[in-house]
Amino acid sequence: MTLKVHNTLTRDKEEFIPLDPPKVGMYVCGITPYDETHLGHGRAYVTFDVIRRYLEYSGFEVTHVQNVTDIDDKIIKKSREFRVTSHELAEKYTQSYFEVMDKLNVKRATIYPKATEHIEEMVGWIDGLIKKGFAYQLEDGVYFEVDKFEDYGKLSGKRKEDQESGARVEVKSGKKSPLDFSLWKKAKEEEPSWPSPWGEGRPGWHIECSVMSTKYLGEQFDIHGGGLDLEFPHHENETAQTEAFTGKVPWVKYWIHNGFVNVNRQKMSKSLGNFFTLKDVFEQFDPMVVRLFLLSTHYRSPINYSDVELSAAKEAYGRIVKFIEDIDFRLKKTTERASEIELEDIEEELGHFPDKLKASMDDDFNTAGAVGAIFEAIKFCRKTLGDGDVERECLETMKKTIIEMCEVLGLKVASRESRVTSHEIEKLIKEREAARKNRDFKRADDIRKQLAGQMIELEDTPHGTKWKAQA
RNA sequence: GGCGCGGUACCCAAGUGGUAAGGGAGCUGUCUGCAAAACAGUUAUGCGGCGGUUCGAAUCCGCCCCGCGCCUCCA
Repeated sequence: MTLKVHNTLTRDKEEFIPLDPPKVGMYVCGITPYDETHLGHGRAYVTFDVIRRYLEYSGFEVTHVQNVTDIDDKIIKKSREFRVTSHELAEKYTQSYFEVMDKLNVKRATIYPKATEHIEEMVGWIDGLIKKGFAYQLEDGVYFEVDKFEDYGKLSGKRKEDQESGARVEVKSGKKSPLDFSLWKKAKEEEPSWPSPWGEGRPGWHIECSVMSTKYLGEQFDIHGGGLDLEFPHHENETAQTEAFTGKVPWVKYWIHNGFVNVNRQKMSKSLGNFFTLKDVFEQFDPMVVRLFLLSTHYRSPINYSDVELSAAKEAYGRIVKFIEDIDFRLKKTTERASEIELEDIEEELGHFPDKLKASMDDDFNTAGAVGAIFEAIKFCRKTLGDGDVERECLETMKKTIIEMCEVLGLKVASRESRVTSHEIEKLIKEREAARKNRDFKRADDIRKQLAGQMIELEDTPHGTKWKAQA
């Protein structure tokens, strides 16, 4: 089985062959920390987290670099509002980002380089670009001259000529072409700034990614990713300035872009103001429910946020968790090695499901298909369990199989905890079991009600009474 | 104006030439002191519409309708 990846550059699914196997260099465009992390960010970083996890699962050694744009116009504006330094503001929201990403079980990148810590290298690049004739200076800063770079537009498929007559192209006097973009911005009054040959200022947005990605991954590397909205102009501009500077083509072998989160069929975005922060979403839904929700649609398709869909994900996730809880319960109760059904009877069939998961993931990280495989596996196990007494090894293998499948997708399936001590509950359950034996159903139901008041649900099974905290 | 993505059941969503995964919701049944869970059956002779290619199409081609995105900061 070979891994296939959709490459934005070629607009085609290609076999994934890294430049220097088994090493894989992956750069993901990170956040600009000026506000709380929202669901759209969640989708992007869960997408690349799954990609990274699957690459590692497939035997690759991934170096994952993700930048932090800790200086830009929005940060400056907001830090003034809050009367803090831009550094303090960026720090605050960067920490907040890590908090919610940890909850989503997004693995930490290998390194999170910050723009402000690479200013000198960026100045070096800009200087080089001017010397090579790809950039020019105006009174307010330095610009990249798009017309000097022949391949401009190859990533996004946009032709320079088409853009210039378009309705939404920036109008700014002085630039040789409306598409020329800023490499260095001279500081206005009281803006944070760094020294440069072109005066005090700060770097343009795109240059940091070129500089930091190549610094940590080399002048050419395997994967560069980000949200679909970054494809143009951000990634197009990065490509232009990087290939112009290094002369090495292609800079990036595989470009991967994730689709948006929509609300009412419209893109969730800061400018539309229709975004949900992850912190707020977590008030209502468990982070793993959110993760499952995000994984149930292919990463390149739009996904619609709604309570109905999150609730469906909550039920679905509950099914996985309950399966593991039920297995744990049976394991506790299974003392002898009853062997109506033995491991060897089911091993082959059970193995089919992880294979299906791999096949889905190999096909451009089809997480929706992979999730389907998990549920099919659970259904198979449930059915098998219903057919008779099962060997301990069977139960253990089933549990292991499901948990491993979930782990590939970064889904944690921890049992639900209770606020009440289990000792108290077990005591009441024993009392209730005795009452049921004596057909004192009044007492039995009273105990059920009493525990329900403490958010404890009871479930009578052929193997005894099971309890769980209500979700 | 240019470029691109998508339309699969009541809802969400895989499937890109071989006869419609999975989840949610509903209904029916089995089981059960009750409750729940679980399992089984069920809800698309059909995948936006109309043509075409093919032994065979949700999948390929053409036209049309509808929704969305990028071209401005954005994951």
